[in-house]
Amino acid sequence: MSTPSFRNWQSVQDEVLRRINTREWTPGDLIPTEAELAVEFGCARATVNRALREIAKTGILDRKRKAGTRVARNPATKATLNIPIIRQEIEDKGQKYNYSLLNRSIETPPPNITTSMQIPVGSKLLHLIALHTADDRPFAYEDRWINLDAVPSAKNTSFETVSANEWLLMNIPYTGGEISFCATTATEPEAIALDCPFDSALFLTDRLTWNGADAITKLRLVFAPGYQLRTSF
Amino acid sequence: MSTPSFRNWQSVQDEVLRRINTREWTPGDLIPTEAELAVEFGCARATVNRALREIAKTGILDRKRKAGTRVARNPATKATLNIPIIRQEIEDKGQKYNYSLLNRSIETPPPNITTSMQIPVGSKLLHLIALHTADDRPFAYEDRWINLDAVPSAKNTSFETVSANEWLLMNIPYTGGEISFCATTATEPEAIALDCPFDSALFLTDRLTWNGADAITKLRLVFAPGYQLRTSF
DNA sequence: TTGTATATTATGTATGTACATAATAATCTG
DNA sequence: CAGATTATTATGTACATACATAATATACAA
Repeated sequence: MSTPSFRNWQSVQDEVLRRINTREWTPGDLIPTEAELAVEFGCARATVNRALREIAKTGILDRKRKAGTRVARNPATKATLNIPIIRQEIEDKGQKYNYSLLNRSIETPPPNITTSMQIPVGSKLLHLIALHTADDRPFAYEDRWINLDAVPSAKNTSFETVSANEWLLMNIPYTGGEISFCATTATEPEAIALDCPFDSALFLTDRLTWNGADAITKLRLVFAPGYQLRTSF
Repeated sequence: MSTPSFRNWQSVQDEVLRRINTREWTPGDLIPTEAELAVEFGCARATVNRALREIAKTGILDRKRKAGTRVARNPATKATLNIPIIRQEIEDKGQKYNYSLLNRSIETPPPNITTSMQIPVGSKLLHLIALHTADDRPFAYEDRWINLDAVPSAKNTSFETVSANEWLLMNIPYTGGEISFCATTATEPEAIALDCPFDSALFLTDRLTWNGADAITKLRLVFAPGYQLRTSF
């Protein structure tokens, strides 16, 4: 078999993945060094490095200095989730988006909120409740707390026309956060707002956003029945 | 202010992120070219390139040849989901894992399965039903179809001691797949196996795995009440 | 004015060299 | 032989240079 040329990192990557996929290199195997592969593929070591580095980021390869590169034994499947703005999610499906604010108040939050946001007990937060609709049908019920110490300008924002989600994204930087998903039965206000039976099974996402050490906002989003979150890997 | 030195791509990345976060560069802004930043930071263009390339992959920067690099207007938040093997997920919590096969048969699947797996109507698949437990309490109910054309060796595997998930991962390569999450109410067999009320709200994941153009397996996993899927971004 | 060819430019990538770093292997020493 | 020291090695990164590529701007022609 004459060696085809692998002169760019994409084709090197493809070839390495092919060898893993065809079990030419099986899980646990130590694969040749970058230098060896560079010679075999007729390219620079940097090119091989780029290809292997990218594969390693997916978890398919494990790399260690001096120890070498080996095929991961049980690569935990990784999928990238896109967390879109609700308006975009709805408009992308060709539906009409609408947003309405149901409640806006400054309150002392329940303890589970103060705990997860790591905020002094007794401090007051902005509490928003809103409904997102798609083609005039309920889509998601939003229950949000905003840390006014971290986002003082929220105090002067009505959030009646622009959703907190969009306003925060446009105006407040963040450095990271946590998100969790689970199933829940509708509470009474949720069932009413989402126009569904009281004990419906609903998809729930819980989100906490940070800017450095400051909690920005904590959000509980309950979706109307039938909602699906999907991605590929 | 004397310019500190940014002589590695990580610190260049940090500095760029800092400027974005402090709104020195605001969403929509065109940032300086790689060459300009290289001069400013006192490093090679390749170093700046690496830093910006990595940031662009998170969606925070948009890059286009000739057009330049700009701060994304509404970076869709991206989170990386880890899809672990159930056994690992349970053992990582320090709980005892157990697996039991409830049913194993070769059947003609319902039309929704053939459609999503893109398999000729009427072909027979291996149908497995199993229960995963944590500390002897029901954890997840598994309903799986395996494409025997793509995985002929599954025909001779009992799946009584090793879960299909682990067996497939160890033995059958895959190139990708799709996964979706939603909330559902328990069906009767699910409620019985999971030992929960008939109309409980349950977290459901649906998974389809491909190897090239061949569907390997389709999986419906229903988790016991209280299950949470979490990640950070 | 409109459409087409050409120049320009910023990012994308490949390469050879050099050195840094982490992990292992080999060696020395008590 | 245990424990510390030193050498070795594979990956990780930085850099200068060169060229590729895509998108834009400009010039030109009909």
